[in-house]
Formats: sequence, structure tokens, C-alpha cells
Amino acid sequence: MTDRLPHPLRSDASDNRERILDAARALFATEGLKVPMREIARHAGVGPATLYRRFPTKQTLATEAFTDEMRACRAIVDEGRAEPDPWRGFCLVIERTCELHARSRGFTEAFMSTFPDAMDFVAEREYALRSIAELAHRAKDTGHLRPDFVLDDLVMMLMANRGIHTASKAGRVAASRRFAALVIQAFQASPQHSPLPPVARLASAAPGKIT
Amino acid sequence: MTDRLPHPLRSDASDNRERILDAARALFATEGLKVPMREIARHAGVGPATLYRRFPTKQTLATEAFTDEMRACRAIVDEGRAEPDPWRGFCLVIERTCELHARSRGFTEAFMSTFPDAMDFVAEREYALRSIAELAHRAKDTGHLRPDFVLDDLVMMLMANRGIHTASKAGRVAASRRFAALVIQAFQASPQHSPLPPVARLASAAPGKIT
DNA sequence: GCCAAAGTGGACGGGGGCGTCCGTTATCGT
DNA sequence: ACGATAACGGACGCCCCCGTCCACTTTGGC
Repeated sequence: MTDRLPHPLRSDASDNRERILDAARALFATEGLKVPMREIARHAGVGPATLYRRFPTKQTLATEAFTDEMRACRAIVDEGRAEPDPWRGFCLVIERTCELHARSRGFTEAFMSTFPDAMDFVAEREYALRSIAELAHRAKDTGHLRPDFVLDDLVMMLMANRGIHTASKAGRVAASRRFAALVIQAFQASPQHSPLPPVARLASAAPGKIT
Repeated sequence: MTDRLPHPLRSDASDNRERILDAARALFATEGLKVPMREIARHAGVGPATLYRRFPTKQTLATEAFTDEMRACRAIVDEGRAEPDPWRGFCLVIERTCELHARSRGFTEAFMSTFPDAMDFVAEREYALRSIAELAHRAKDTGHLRPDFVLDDLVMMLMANRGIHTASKAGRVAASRRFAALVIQAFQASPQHSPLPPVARLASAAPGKIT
């Protein structure tokens, strides 16, 4: 876990670095990305300069702080793809992703890059979306996923899921679980379906064409 | 539309008042409630003092600016309740409400009172929720609405719907339409339902117990 | 036309976040 | 143990928003 850099950090430095990351993780999770840098510094018990020296920009900090979530995200889609029944895998991805995003408000914002337009998460997000696209294709073939499902629907779901976690604090994961279940109901193929209205390009939310 | 007050406003004053309201409506719709008071004043071509004299607080301004939407909201639920088929009325309410909220970002924030904890909208929201609760009850009786639907699900839907409208600008109503259709699918009673996870109290979002 | 009262907007002081500089302090190799 | 040097954090100047005060302008009744 520790970095091996040209100049390995001095002991106190790497100590502070770790405390900064902890503080960032905690505050990003509860307050979102908009939390002031100074507050992270304060919460970590360091001065603003130290924070800025270690992480010149908030993106740097966020990128580092969310590596765990990023890994978890990748693990989720891989696990979903590995599932023998694609529909089951698809549902699994939705459920776990919603929960993951419910646990950290900031991660969702970073993942959606609502924030600064370009973060290092873009590549990961595209990987996830591509994987899920393939999974969705297989799930359609089994007849369990509605045929008019589009990848943008999943992006929409993530954005919607974020909307649930505004101020609540507690009960967020519970809400997300129920939400995920409803979403799955909505995506499930069913005889009583009426066709869905056309998709809308969600602009900044899905920057790169995926397929 | 014009007010009849103890001292009817001078012509230039009521003129400015109207332009302020127009500016507020426009900016609240596109930017949300967080738009600076000064920018509203600038956009209306008046000084900050004028704005503050006419509307001492942002709530005052918002309350006045959103009367139209408020009326529309009430009209929607009344219309839905008047529908002979309760499920059809229920769907209608969802569709139109989502669209209404898609058209003004600020209105959603005000309606949810995400902002200052207490706005004059509380009463209207409670009226709407009560009405929809009754409608939902009837819709369950016809067997079209899933029996485990809870009123909080509707609040959740509104919060989720807000999540969709972050930066997009165009295509918001289209997205909301599709979202509404998916939500209706999710709420529809169906033989292939598995039971939903328990509801989560969405804390500040639904302040009063409705029943 | 005139003038009191209503109305206006520029200007002000306060507060908070931002990113950076620099004198002081702690670390670590010898 | 000691000094070179990495690391620290308080303090600074900048910008933006807030809400209010006040000298000037406009309105409208006579």
C-alpha cells in the first residue's frame, strides 16, 4: 500500500498523508466533494499548506481517496459478468452498485465527474459501462431484460440514485436497496410492458460514446 | 395577478417587482435555488437593495416565484384523483409531476424544502401527499398498483427524479418522461414480483407522518 | 409645475473559501 | 550529537456573496 517514490516520504510526512486521506474519505463520504479543502485539513490536524503540497488539487486527493471504491466497482462488474445467469448478474451489479454509491456521496459525484469535467475515473467508468453493456446484451437474449433497455438507462439510474442521498445520513443504504429493487422491477422484461419513451442524451453525464 | 396592498405599489416599483419575479423564475429554473440574489437582481436590471426591499429573504422570493408551479402541482393531483380508473390517475400524476419538476430545478428544491427547512410549501406538499395516498389506496384495490407500495416510495421517486437534472439543461423533460415510465413499470403490480426491501425513512424529506 | 414621499442603486463592512509564501520545527544520515 | 534539509502550519491577499445604509432620482397628488 505504501508508495515507493523517487524520494520516499519522511515518516511524519507519510503519516500526515495517511491522516489526510482518512479525513478526506470520511468527509467526502458524508458531505460530498464540495467540502472545503481547509475542513479536510482541519479534520486531519494539519495546516492547509501541507494538504496542498501533498495534493495540489482536489482531484488528486479524490482520485487517491477513492481507489478502494474504484476497485470495488470493478470487482462488482467482474463478478456480475462471471455469473452464469446474465440476468442474475445484471441484477447483482445494480444492487451492489447502488449500495456502493449509497455509502459514499462523494464517490458518486466523482464517478459521475459531476465535478471538474475530467477526472481519472473516466477510464474506469467506461470499462464498467462496456462490461455492463455486454452483460445487458446477454441478459436480453435470455429474455429477462427488457429489449428496449439502453445503457443510458443505467446512467440515469445512477444519477437518480444519487438524488436519494441528499441529507439523510442514516438509512441511505436501506433506501438504495429498495430503490435498486424497484429499478430491477422496471428493467425486467414483462408481458404488460408498454414501450418506453425515447432516451435522452444526459449531456455531461455520459461524455464518451460507448457503443 | 397584481396585488392590492395597503399601499398599492408605485408604478415603477411594481414594474421592477414583476421583472424581479421573471428573472427569479428563469434563474431558479435553470440554476436552482442556490443562484446568488445579486445575480437575480443583475438579471432583472435592478440593484441589490431593491431586490431585498421587495423580498427580504430568498424564501419570500421563491414562494412568490413558484405559485404557478404550486398551482400546477395541485391541479395535477386533483386531476389524477378525478380520473375514473385510479391506476390510470396514479400514472398520470407520476408522469405529469415528473415533467413539472423537470422543467424547474429550483421548484423541486423548494418543494422538497431541501433548502431552508421550512418554506410555505409544506402545506401544499402535505396536501398532495395525502391526496396521492388516497389515490394509491384505490389503485391498490383495483390490483394494478403493487400492494407493498408506500408513500415514501413516491418521495423517493421525486428525489431520484431530481438527481437526473443536474447539469443537462436540454433533454431534461425527455429524461424525466422515460424515468416516469420506468417508475410506473416498477410500481405496477405483477405476478413476477419479489417482495421489496423495507422502506427507509428519508429523514428530512418527509417531515410529517402522513399515515 | 411642484414637492413630499416612495423608490432606487452604488457603496460598505463582514464573512468564508481559495491557493501561496515563509519563518519555524522535526527528521534522519553521519 | 549535530547540521543539512525536508516538512510544517500560521498568515497573507484575492475574490465572491451576503445584507444594509444613504445620498440621489422618480412618481403622482395638488
